[in-house]
Amino acid sequence: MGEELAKVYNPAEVEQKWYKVWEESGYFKPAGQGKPFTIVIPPPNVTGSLHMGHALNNSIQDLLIRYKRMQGFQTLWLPGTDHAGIATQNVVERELKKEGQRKEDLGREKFVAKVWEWKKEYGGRITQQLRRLGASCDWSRERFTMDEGLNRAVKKHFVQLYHEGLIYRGKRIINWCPRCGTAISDIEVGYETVKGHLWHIKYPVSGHESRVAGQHIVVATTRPETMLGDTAVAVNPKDERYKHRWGETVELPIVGRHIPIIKDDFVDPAFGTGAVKVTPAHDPNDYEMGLRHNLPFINVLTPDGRITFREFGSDKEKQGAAGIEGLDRFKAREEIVKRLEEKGLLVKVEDYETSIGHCYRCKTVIEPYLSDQWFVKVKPLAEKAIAAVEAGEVKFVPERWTRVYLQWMTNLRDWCISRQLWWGHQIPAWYCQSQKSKVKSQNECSEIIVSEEKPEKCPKCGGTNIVQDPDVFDTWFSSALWPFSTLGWPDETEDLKTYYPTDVLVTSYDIIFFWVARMIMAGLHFMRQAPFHTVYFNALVKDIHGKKMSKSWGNVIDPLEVIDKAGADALRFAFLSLIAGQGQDVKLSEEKITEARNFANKIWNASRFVLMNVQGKPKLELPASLSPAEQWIVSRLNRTTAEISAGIGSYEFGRAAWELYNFIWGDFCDWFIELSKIDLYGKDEKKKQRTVQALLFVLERTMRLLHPFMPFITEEIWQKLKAVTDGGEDKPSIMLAAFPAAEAERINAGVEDEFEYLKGLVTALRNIKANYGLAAKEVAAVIMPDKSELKTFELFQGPIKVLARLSSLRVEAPGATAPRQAAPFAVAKTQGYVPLAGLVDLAKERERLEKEVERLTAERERIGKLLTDQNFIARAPKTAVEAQKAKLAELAEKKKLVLAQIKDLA
RNA sequence: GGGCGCGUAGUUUAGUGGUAGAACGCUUCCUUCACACGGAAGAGGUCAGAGGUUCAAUCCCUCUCGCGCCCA
Repeated sequence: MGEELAKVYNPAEVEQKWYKVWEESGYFKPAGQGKPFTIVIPPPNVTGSLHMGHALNNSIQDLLIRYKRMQGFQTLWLPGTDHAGIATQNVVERELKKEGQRKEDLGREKFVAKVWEWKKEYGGRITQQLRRLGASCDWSRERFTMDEGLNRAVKKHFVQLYHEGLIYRGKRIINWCPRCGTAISDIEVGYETVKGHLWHIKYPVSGHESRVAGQHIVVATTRPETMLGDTAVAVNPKDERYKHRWGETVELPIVGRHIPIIKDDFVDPAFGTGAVKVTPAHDPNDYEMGLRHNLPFINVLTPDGRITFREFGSDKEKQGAAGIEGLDRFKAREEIVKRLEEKGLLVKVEDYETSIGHCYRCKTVIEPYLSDQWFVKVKPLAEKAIAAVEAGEVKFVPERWTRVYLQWMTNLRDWCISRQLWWGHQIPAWYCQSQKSKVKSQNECSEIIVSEEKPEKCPKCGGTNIVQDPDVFDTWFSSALWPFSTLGWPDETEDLKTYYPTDVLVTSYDIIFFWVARMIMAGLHFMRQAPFHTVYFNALVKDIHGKKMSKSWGNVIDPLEVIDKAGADALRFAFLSLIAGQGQDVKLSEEKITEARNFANKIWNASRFVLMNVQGKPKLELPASLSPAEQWIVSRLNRTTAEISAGIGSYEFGRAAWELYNFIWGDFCDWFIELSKIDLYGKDEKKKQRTVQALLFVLERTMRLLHPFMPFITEEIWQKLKAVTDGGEDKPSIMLAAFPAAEAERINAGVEDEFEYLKGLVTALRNIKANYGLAAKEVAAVIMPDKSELKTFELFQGPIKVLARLSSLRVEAPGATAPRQAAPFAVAKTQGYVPLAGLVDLAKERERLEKEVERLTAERERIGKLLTDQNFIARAPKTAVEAQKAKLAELAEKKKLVLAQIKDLA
């Protein structure tokens, strides 16, 4: 007697056990002499915890890695985490705030130390969670973007690009987040349409201040508070309305600054009044105008978004605006509008919708802000990255992302890489502050030295008063190097030689610009090869109605809770089976997870059944001669195998998952196991043994096919199978066993067709029984196989009787007339009936048959019409016409049969 | 404003130029010795709408409507 297994599968126990064994045995490390296959993980934020996006993303990577590993590749899945500058700094700042402290209270050094402490304590959380998911990463190679080695890589990245002229420092308008206190790049700004106002403000023409009516120019603005920094008013040179104002100046209300009226093509005469205020330090377009017209740049905001008069030209201006300095920018807006109104300078206020940029991290309204920053000249890098994708060196799956990528890459602006944060890679740029002469503050050398190490003295003046740039890099500037910095670059390590370029990048499409594009640029530039040949964009995980999962919606499903309740295998399978065609969003729900859990339980019980029936130690191989049912299941197994490989190969994971589901549940459990019971519960010991062997063989292979999808349950079952069988591959774990290859010669369409005939007959009989409430009873049936189907019928005669639960099955020659009061059926050319006399309500049967006649008649009419249509006969392909004719004949035959039966019922 | 994706049974979806399959849910029957996280059977779709191409359109083309996303 075989081993006793629990009736319900308990994933928690099994999953913990096997992960530990795998990791401790070193199975995740690359092994063997096979061709390398490498994936680098998209590094999650070190302070993060596993959400559904990670779970999906890593399920896919693990599927690919396990699949390739089983195929004999030397697989490396390289894990790690990202220091995520702003996000991590925010987290720790929030913690400090709870203690009533700000980071400034600690100072930079102590604060950074605190973040490292935080990292030490919580940084391992997400990697532990990935283990729960079953991720077969090589943890011995785990990296962190702020590791010593990766830090060296980032420095080299910067220094080399600088010396190649691809990095520069300059005063530019950048996007400033007043809450985060740092510059952010263009793509870190999210635009949202916001309802605001358009204020029309009178700017009096100089010399006419409030004396002559009408001597003013009206400007329209959505941001009145920035007027403090206005240095001109602009009109379009083609706008005749303002011709008489050319060359004049106006007096800026409140401030009292005199500013020129300038002509610039940029001004849209249709916007507002056609005259606009120009604030070069606080608007990108005004900045450009400022450059064109040589205007002063007056910054009126502090880094935390308050008004400052620091750059005002005179005390008079400060006095004019007294009381506004120090106000928050939105308060200042109210105050200024109020003062304008009091002065009678506010003409009107219109409702106005504008698109306003928000910080993608904290949703704060960003400020265009003039400041000194470091930039990457991306154009030369982008050109190479475009060429590589156009040449097919990097392929995107789904393909449509190619266009998105190319479109973005061709319109790139320079990338601002400096961040005014404390947490991150400090920029290796040094400023000489040595005095050239004794005259203080005038003769500072101010040489910029870019070098990986701190220079001992200034190469220009020889001074030693050198300080490092306090800023750090944009996190993406370091993660752009991830595919090779993690392998040891800039050193020429063995790993780098072996595993670069990597193979597939699996990531979600929302970071195509942030990360994917930049990795391609960096890889091509520094390694001269794209970092991967394929990028698979996984979908985003949504709730069942396609809504984003978010805490405020209350529709978040926590992957760890799911793993606790249903098992990692269930979660993984739910995801993988839900991946539809072309990267549509994955819509997840509790029901889908339950479904996957039920599937795991089904697998468990099928295995339990097989194991229960094992006696002795059978060989793990197919019996020498196969019954028709065995030939069928082996054919289906091989067909499924081919489909799975095809599905994974083309990144159609959902398709592959459903093939497995249908094979296991639909073919193996519903039919093959049911059929096997005939022999297993029979008297013939030989047959019994053979059947067990077939069951074991198919189940063992199926476990290997399923392993990349559901690693834990397959390992558990596989180990049990190995324990009770003899032979097969000698491997300590299923994850090291071979992924089955489809054997084309075992796929037999003829056998599968024959089996469909069996299923057809059984279903037809069950159908009749269920329709008359006889499902639970054994009934007698008569079958009249057509000559052409007689042989097949005989193969399955016994099984039909068992599977349809018949008390007797009589065979008659075709054409024999059925008795009155019988339910007929037809499968292919075979006809038959179940005598109903005395068993059921005959009126009900007649009703059903009449409905059937109706349907057949309608169908016949449709095809009949089609076949008399000269256009169809003449133009449709012959095969189509023939097919319709055959269909018509079949329908006619069926209708005749049904009509006869109705007569019989009378 | 520009671009992309999607609208197929109650829900989530597969799919093909010859009027549609699945899963879940639902209904009925069944605790028979793998599994009630189960088995058997069944109902349920004018394939968003309107035009066009075609002998034939859910599928190809155009437009409209609706939903979602990205960019400016």
